[in-house]
Amino acid sequence: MHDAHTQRTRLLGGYWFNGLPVALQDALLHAASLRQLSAGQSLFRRGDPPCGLYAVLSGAMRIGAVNPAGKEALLTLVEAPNWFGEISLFDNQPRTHDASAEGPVTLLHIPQASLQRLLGAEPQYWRDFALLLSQKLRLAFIALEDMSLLPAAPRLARRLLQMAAGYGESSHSRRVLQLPQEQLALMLAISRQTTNQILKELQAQGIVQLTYGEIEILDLQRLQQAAQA
Amino acid sequence: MHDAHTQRTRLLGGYWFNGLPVALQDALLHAASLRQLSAGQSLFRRGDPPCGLYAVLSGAMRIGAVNPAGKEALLTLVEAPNWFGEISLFDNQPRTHDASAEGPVTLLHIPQASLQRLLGAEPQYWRDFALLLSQKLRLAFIALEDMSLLPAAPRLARRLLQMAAGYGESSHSRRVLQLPQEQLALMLAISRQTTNQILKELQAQGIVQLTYGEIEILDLQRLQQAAQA
DNA sequence: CCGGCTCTGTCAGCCAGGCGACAAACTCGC
DNA sequence: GCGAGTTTGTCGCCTGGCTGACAGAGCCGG
Repeated sequence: MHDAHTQRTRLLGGYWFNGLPVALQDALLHAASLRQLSAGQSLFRRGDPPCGLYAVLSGAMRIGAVNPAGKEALLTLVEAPNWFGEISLFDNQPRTHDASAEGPVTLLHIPQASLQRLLGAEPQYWRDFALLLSQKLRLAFIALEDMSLLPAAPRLARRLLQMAAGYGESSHSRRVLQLPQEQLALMLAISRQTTNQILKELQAQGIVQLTYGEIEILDLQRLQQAAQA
Repeated sequence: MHDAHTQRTRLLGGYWFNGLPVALQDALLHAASLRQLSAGQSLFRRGDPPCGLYAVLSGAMRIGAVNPAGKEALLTLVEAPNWFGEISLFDNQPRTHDASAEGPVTLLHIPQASLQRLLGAEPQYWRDFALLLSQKLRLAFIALEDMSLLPAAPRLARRLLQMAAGYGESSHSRRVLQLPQEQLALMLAISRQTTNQILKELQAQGIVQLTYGEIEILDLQRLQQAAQA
């Protein structure tokens, strides 16, 4: 199920891991251990000390934060074969977000100490890990700009497109997104009701198909159009 | 005015440059050339190919973007002694934002080719440059979360605090921020009118003092309070 | 010291989207 | 196949912040 070969195969589906030198891929897999989380289980919280790097092998991790008033901001859902937790690797500062399992999750964990050993021996790998940072930064910039410049509807459409494309990390585009509308709302910082209204509108135009707990993209082209205005 | 010694002194005022190995500081200064921009002049635009790394020696750079409809989002103003333009160094992808001079600006420019040569020879420096990325990513996450969770007033207060602290890069806190209210509005994605209303409110409480083109912080503590709720 | 430009201050009207409420549909464990 | 929990769908009311408009104040070049 989760033997080393399967792991590698799954991870190679992501551009980042796929683009690494084979020696680094080997070193990562060698240093890694499996970690299973049950639904809702917390992995780390904002402010926790660095504990290493993670990859999602199956399921999805919720990366977000809750403000003092209890209002939640969901930054993103990380699904296989993506990696997360890299900021603290570089600056040794505390975690920026809470990470918890959305449903049951299988993770690959590479402890901070192993990474430091590896990078001490092979400092050219810093660049490879920094590519993770640069990806995240580009995504964050896009999200910020969307928030500033776009009304709710096109912002939602753009997010659907991004998620379908695995946030640029995966070559194949998914047609069915498994997430309740409320999650989407939390990511876009709009209300669940407004999210539903926009999705219904897209469904009426034949662009998406809504079913319980999932959104199916029917017409990618027109979804891209809806993302423009 | 801008001899090598003055440059170094000014740059050492920023935590990032200050924390670099001296050899790297030397290498950067050696590879750098001065660049003067007149008010409003464009340095690069979104989509331009990588052209290297920049530091602001005097003046301020506007980092932002304009959407097709002509609406502008101002990501940040970069002032001395801060650095910018590092994403494209790592991934060799196009620029994410437009950069132009806010008033007359003196820049230090380290061309992409020099950086690549340097990093080819000393790959451990990748980590040092990646620290720039991690800083920016942390700031972007904070901005994203503020946008999601906070109403206009505390968001504005928080941004004032950040700017006064040089976005965490400078040890000394500035009391006077030289920027028109409209710029602040563009950074927070709120209207100029709302910005003015909030600032007036802060002034009425004796927290800030408003004058033509600038904002003076009178009471840091109460500004921090205003940033909470 | 005058004229044009930029910036601040303020108002009235409007509206996108938030919020609370509730019913219906779906899922799943027992 | 029952019942509890979750998710969707849809109201109506409310409001924070946007828009447009315009007056006054400060700045600067000629």
